[in-house]
Amino acid sequence: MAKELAKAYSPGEFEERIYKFWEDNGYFHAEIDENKKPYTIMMPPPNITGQLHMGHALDNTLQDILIRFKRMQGYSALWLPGTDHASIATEAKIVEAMRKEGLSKEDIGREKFLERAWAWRAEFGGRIVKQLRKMGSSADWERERFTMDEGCNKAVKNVFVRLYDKGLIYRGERIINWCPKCLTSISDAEVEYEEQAGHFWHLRYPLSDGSGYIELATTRPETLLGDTAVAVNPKDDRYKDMVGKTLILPLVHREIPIIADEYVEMDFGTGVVKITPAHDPNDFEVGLRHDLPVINVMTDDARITEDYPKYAGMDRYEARKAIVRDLEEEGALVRVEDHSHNVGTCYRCSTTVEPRVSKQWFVKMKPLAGPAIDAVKNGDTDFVPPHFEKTYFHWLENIRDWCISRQLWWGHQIPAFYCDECGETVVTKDNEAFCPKCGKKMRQDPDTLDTWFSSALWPFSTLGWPDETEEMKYFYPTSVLVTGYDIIPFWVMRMMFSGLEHTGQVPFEKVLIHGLVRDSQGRKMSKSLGNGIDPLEVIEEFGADALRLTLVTGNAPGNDMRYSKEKITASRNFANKLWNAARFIHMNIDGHDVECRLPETLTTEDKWIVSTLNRTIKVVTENLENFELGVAVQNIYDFTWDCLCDWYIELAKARLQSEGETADNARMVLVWVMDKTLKLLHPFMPFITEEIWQSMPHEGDTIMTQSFPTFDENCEYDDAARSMNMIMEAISAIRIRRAEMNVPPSRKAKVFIAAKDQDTFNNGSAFFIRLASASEVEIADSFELDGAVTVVTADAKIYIPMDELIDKEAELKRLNKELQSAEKDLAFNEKKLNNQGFMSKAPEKVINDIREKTKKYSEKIEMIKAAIEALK
RNA sequence: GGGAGCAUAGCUCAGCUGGGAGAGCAUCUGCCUUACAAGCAGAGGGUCACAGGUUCGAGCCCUGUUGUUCCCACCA
Repeated sequence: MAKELAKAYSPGEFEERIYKFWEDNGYFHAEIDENKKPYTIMMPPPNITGQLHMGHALDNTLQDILIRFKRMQGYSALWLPGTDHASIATEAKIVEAMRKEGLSKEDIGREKFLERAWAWRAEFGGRIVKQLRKMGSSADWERERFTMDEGCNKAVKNVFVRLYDKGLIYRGERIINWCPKCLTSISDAEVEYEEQAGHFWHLRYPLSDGSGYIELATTRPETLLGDTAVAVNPKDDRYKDMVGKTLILPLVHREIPIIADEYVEMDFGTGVVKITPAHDPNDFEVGLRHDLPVINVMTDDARITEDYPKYAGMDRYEARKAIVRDLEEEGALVRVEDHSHNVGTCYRCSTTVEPRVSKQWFVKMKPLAGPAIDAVKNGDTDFVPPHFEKTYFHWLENIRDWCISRQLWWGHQIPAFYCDECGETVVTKDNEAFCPKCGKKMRQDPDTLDTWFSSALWPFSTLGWPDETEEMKYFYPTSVLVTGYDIIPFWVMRMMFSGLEHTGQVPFEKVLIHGLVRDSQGRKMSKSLGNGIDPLEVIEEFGADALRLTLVTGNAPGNDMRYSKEKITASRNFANKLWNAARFIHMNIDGHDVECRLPETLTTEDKWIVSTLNRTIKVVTENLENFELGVAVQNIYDFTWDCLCDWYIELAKARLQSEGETADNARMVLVWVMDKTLKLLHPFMPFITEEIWQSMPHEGDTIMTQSFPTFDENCEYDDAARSMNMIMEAISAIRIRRAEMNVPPSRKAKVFIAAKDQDTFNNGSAFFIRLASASEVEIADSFELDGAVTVVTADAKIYIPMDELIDKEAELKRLNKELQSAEKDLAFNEKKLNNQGFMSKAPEKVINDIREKTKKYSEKIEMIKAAIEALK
């Protein structure tokens, strides 16, 4: 560790070294310790395909702040990291790589494919966790997990079998969202809707009996091939007589019935809907109600099937053109109208989703949703901020069964086995199964599970569940989950019902929701816009601490934030400020033997900074406990910059130039205050605080495991604080007057202070010399001075003899203005005291404050009046 | 169509249970005061979207309006 600080703050020189020091010494590791309370955060596992982006940076910064804070408070703080196998994303990468070699999945087979996938994971899967380390993340890497490791696989199988045995998992033929590019089913939550410009094609279907036509409109004419009915509303008089009749489907010339169903809106379009059960979720439902045939007209890559030779092999959009053309030729096309509508797209590849009927595995959601709703309603788990509970409830209350099977190879293979002989199904944790009926070896379902199926178990699968491990007993339920609001339906909800169902407990007590990091113009950072900021580049230029500070400053739970160059610069400047304060202290303590403790006797300014720091400790701690991390860091920022650097260090300079105990005491206070400040700030800016702390007098090996500062009754000095405020107010007032008159600091002038509390000002006279450009200071009850500049504060009347600078008229004008303003202030407060309602209903403390102010303003007015008199 | 968030200084945003509006950046003025010009000392700048209401007192609570963002549902 460095004993000396480099001249300029350059984080690149120490961040890596410090991280290595922490990790090598095992400071991130959390052990089961019955003498400590546990505090647990499960890191949302980033995808192994991922690269660190601002979202991760924010998410991890918030978690690391909480974990470091709690660790310093003496908890056994476990932050368990890991990665997610990300089935669709990873499989797509492997497939893409193989495509370049001219290979397909089928060419090499499942086994070889999985070998490649694991090899890919070994090579690139660790990239993101290396990047997370650059952020300073104090995660327990010894416990790092992977959603497809052995333990997670065991948990997944266990859960699948349990739910199957309880009848909560079933296999069935349903309409699901199908991505024709990824060639797999996806869940409802994985569909993203986007507005697209399209058309309404108005079509005419002839009645079989030749008695006329029925007109309807569609946005997807190509699905006509799969129409098995046309529906009208049962209350619709226009079509009442037609229900039960049949139509001839154009092009296909199949006979289909006209049915009546409530689903059809009479007011919309012609009030007639073509029903294609195989390619529309609503139509599918109608089909079920009316027992309509389901005719699938598309292959899995969304081309027309061989059943329609004329269109076979065309993709959806080619087929649409061809069919529209043919309809026109057949005279079935009435007109075309522009129409924009929302189209479901695959969240991963943005391909338009094709609703499709297929046999898939589902989780029955209703029985699982109930307890998950209750647990939040009764406060077992709280959201921060609370309004996100509404989003959560909304999803759970309207939930549909969860399609969990994916037609992918990379993932947890579904532990279901089929007998090709007799069709028997067995669901088991075993790796193979034999048919209980005919004894034949059974074939395992080739599909894998939705990635979120394993993520849903993350809070407990990582602790060894389903085994009753010591870790489960100690660290579970976890303390807080930190994640973005966009992930509530995917993950938060699923962890909740999974935790409750399988462990009987909520998986976390709090859910801290944060927003998105947007660009400086408020746009979402995205690859297509190219407006993404690479956190690694930011760290390179400004340091991880500056990035962390930027991400947490002004960050309110649940709110989006913007990233900008200005903000990161401001953060870096703060780091530099702190760095230089430390250098200043070094300048004064190096060569002296200074202990990190408060001296026996404290001066007024010492007491002031100690009690100000003490109150800062209190509010910072409160804000951290309330997840107001942005406010907490602001408290520290203000204290460090305004109180410590701008005032206390300046105040201390006078004493530091003296010798003996006076200077020694000042050194001790500086060291002590810096020590506390660094500890307060450490959760937010771990690197710089460690680097400085190591260079200062200290006890212990690392700041990481020092006790977080606590509020101390004995550090409250109200009288000293009042005195210092009097002095600081007077100094500021003098500075303002001098600035108004454009007097440079180099021009010193004598200062006469007339005050009641002469002790305070006598005590602080040195400060006026250093901070208020005073050549000397004189203090008395009152002064008779002609032609001096007058400065009036609530506690003092100050004269500065710089008469040559005074424009008598201007000075009178200024004093009168000041008088007016003081009188206005007095009137405002007196009005309150004269208000009966206020006096009888306001709290005593507020009334006393107003009384105090009234008194001060009265005194001030007297002093200004006297000054005006003197000038005349 | 349903729901939620936001609306505060030129810009980006804080403002916790209601007690005379704050920060950073930007602008302007004066300073190289031996920690820091990535700095110091100051200044200007706000009917807290609008209209009502509750209250002794409202940026904060209630109702409505407007604007804006997001989520969900979706009429073929």
